[in-house]
Amino acid sequence: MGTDSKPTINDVARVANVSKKTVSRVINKSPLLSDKTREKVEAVIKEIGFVPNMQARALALRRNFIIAAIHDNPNAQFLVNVQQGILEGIADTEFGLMVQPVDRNSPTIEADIRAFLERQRPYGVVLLPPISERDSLAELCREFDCRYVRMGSVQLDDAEHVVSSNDREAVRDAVTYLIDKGHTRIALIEGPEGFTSPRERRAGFEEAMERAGLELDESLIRPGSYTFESGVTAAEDLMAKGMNATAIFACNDEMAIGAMIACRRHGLRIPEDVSIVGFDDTPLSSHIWPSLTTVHWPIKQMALSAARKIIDPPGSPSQQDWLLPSTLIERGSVVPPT
Amino acid sequence: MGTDSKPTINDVARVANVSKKTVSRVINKSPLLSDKTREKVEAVIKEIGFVPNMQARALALRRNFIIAAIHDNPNAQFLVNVQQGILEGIADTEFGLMVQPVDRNSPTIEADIRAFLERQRPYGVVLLPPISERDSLAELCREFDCRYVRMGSVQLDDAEHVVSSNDREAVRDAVTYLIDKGHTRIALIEGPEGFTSPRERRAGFEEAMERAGLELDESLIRPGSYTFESGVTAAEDLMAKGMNATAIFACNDEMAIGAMIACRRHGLRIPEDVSIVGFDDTPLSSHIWPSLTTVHWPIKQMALSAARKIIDPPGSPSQQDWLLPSTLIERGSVVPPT
DNA sequence: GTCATTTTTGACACCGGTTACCCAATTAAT
DNA sequence: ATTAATTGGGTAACCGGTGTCAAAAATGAC
Repeated sequence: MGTDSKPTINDVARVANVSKKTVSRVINKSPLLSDKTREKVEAVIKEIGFVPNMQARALALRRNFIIAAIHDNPNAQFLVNVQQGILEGIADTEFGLMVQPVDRNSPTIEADIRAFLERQRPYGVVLLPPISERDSLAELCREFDCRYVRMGSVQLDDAEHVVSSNDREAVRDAVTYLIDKGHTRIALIEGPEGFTSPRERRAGFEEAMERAGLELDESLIRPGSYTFESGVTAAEDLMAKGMNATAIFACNDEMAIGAMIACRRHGLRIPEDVSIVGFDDTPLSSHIWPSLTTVHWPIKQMALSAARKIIDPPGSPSQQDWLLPSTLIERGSVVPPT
Repeated sequence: MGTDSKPTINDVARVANVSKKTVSRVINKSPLLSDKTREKVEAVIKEIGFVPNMQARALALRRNFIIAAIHDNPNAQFLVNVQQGILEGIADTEFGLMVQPVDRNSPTIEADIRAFLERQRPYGVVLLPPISERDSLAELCREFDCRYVRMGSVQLDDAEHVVSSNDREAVRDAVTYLIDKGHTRIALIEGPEGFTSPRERRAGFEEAMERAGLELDESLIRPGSYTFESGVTAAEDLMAKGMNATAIFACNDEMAIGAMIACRRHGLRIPEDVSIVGFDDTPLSSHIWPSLTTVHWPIKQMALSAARKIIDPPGSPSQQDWLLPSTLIERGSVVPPT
């Protein structure tokens, strides 16, 4: 090995005694190519250790071999789960993962994303909730004809561009589980207004109550913002009003844990006095004591599925399944009411 | 606006009536150019909305305008903090952020990273701890002459390639703080063996004790692995042996919180019976009750600084400062012993 | 064996920038 | 006035792939 800079497609072509276009066909697995030539070229590629230059391909194809995750979501665990999912989806491919946060409230958000797409020209983007709900971003992706998948809690678009979980059904199951345990007065701590996922989760709550023939008690419903503090506040507010609920369903784990801590601070034992169910299945939910009964939210699988939708050719089976199940995880924070 | 595809450098050159090379000089801020020409070209660029094509530049320059964060660290909060820091560092530049996890234990780790660098040709990489301690990765970066910065807890390399925090000093301060409060029997929950940061933190603990003239009591030192569970285990083990410590210093917040929960489960009140100090200043540490007195670890600033080192030209002032201070955050988990 | 048809392959321009090198016009020095 | 040094800017090749389209080769029908 001398002063060899990386071999190029030209080197392969010369050694294999074919045109560079033929080599190009080989590395792109083009079907219109005789097996004999293909094998010959592949042998040379292996022999001289040729690796196609992504930058050149990117220039010619006008797109990078990169998938971008665009988010405005500050939750670390969520973000990392999504990243892991995408990375799993692109493992053993030549794709890489880029991360691009945006500011939901910025007036220049469209321009910012436009600049990003124009500069990096990702092969595809995964839009994370809640920003995924904005149609303008999907529109932007189409404009740059960049593939995209929106992660969300309901179908926002056609199956090819969406992956979501059945939150409503999962919450219905979870609340029904509480009801089956004997709870009838169940408090609800909601998520932030204006987004799909909290809306769906609330809908699931209502459906469960209705199916069980239980009346919705508005005095047991409190707003929340998916933060630990809002869970504390909501629970404290409930208790200040003389809460007579025997169970609390919080629309995410952080709030559930906040509620748990608040209850305990007020002398209520968990789960003996109050049962609690959360949503998300964050690592923390199994660390605390008692461990939190919660709904597992399949973010990682959703992200994986999103990545596959982007890299698989249109029409692949991966383009079809867009709904992943959220499932109840029974742990230690629920017992029948005493 | 008709069927205008994106304007290229050629369009600018034609409209401005100069050569494309001159336009190239303008966008690269070359000094050998008259102000008159520069202004003329800049006006045209603005007028027709020209944005240089990154893929073309990447091909010509043999490197992408991307900074990659390479990590083998599973902690979500840490990862996201680093990402935020880097993103802040590259804000208002044309750079993007890529994420590349690696498996510390994989025998092919070098080959994997080599493949990554070869494919994506990032402009620079930020090596996150603990994988940043491996010299072979830095070597790999040099081989691909890709800029790199290693994040760590001590100086591993020259200032240009390192950014770290003074963990040892910070722990010394924190433990001295406990001592000043009147604690003399202080337990230590260590981090995993074989890495720099736990070693430094332990060293800080020892220095503080020594300076205060207190003898190191090995029976109050427990191993840990930076996980919540290991904190629980360590504290339980201490209590099982009839712990007589009035304070615990845990080498990270997760273990500190684990210890806190374990203590409470054994009927010890925090902070009345046992004071606890952690390290990291994770969001959780201010959410729990009592809030955790801890050492703020400036990860985000370290990451920001790393990003600047990579994009700033060699010799910039940003290449010089490589040490960021970790500082004690006083909250509610420490009181004088009773 | 000839001709039409299909399959393989190659020549060449192009993607949109950069670098190396050269020439012309000024300015400074002799 | 002549030469040398400096500055401003252009030409053409190149980075390493891909698309188009036509030529060459293989196949099949008669």
